[in-house]
Amino acid sequence: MAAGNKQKLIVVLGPTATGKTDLAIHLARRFGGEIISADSMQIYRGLDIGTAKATVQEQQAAPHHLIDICDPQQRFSVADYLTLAREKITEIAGRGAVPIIAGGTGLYISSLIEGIRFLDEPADDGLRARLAQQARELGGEEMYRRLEALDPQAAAAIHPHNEKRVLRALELYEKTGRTITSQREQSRAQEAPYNPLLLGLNFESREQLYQRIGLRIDRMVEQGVLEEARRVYENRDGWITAAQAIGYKEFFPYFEGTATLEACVDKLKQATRNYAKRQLTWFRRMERVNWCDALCPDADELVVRFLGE
RNA sequence: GCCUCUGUAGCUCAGUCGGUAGAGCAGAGGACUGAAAAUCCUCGUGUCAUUGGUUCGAUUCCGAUCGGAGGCA
Repeated sequence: MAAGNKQKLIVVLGPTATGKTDLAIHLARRFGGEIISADSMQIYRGLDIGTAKATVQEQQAAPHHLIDICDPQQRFSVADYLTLAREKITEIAGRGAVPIIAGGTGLYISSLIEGIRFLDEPADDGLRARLAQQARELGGEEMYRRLEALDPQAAAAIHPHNEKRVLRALELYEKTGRTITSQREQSRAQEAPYNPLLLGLNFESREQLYQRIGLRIDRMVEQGVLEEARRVYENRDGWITAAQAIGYKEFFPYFEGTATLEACVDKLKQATRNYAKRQLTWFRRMERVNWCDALCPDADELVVRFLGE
């Protein structure tokens, strides 16, 4: 069986505030693992409290990777993530340790375990801006019509209102001459490259999850997210990705004097709940996830069996 | 105490010139290939405060009652 030869990975996934960090550290210590973060915001230095990054002490408790690898003004994409994560996996395995992927960014995790291979073709800010400008001038419908003419299959799959996706498809075509449909086909691996054990964390009821989120955010406020948020606010034009992170942009109205701090905190809790729900939608459709209740008492046993196979 | 306004979906409110009602937000479900903590899609029956009256028919008009807001004293 081919799976037997593949590199084993432990993957800890789930919506925000379910204890992924704790479980990953526990498993790393118990099984001699090293943690590779799968989080699109924790890669940035200086975004600590709002992204619920593992603390310095936690990071000392077990090796962590792909955290604090970019400055907030740098751009970073799934493609970059895959390159780095693959390198790290090889590195860690070379040391005889178990790679533990832990995070909440579904796109990163799925792409990694499915073995998606992107073209070596970095994103082009100028082109992207130009297309956005065209969209403003000509309207979204016109851009969608262009996509329909170019790549009917992609157009059928992308909703006309989803301008970001429409523009991305057009961008790819202009840059590489390749439709997004053909790029999808060619990027997909014939065979999954790894042998992952997927541990999905969640609470039994939505209510519990939402309560946890509320508590976590109250703690973030106590720990001083506001100062982090102010820094993001002041740099919002250059820190493109950071400025859209949940945990910062919700405070912008407070800094502008158009909302009370309390209202912003409530808004932040709500945005986090909405996000957790979207994460669940992503993770629920993944196959072979071992869902466990937040503390995941079965995790150890599952891992023992998995590593012994 | 008197006067005016107000009581419609979990919240904020629209509306019905009398034929039992609809938006935004929340909530639920879903999508997702280079910004993904982003972006986008689908889903709305609720004693229209209560109670009498007028009417073929009232959430809509009239009265009373009970809430809420403001004004005058």
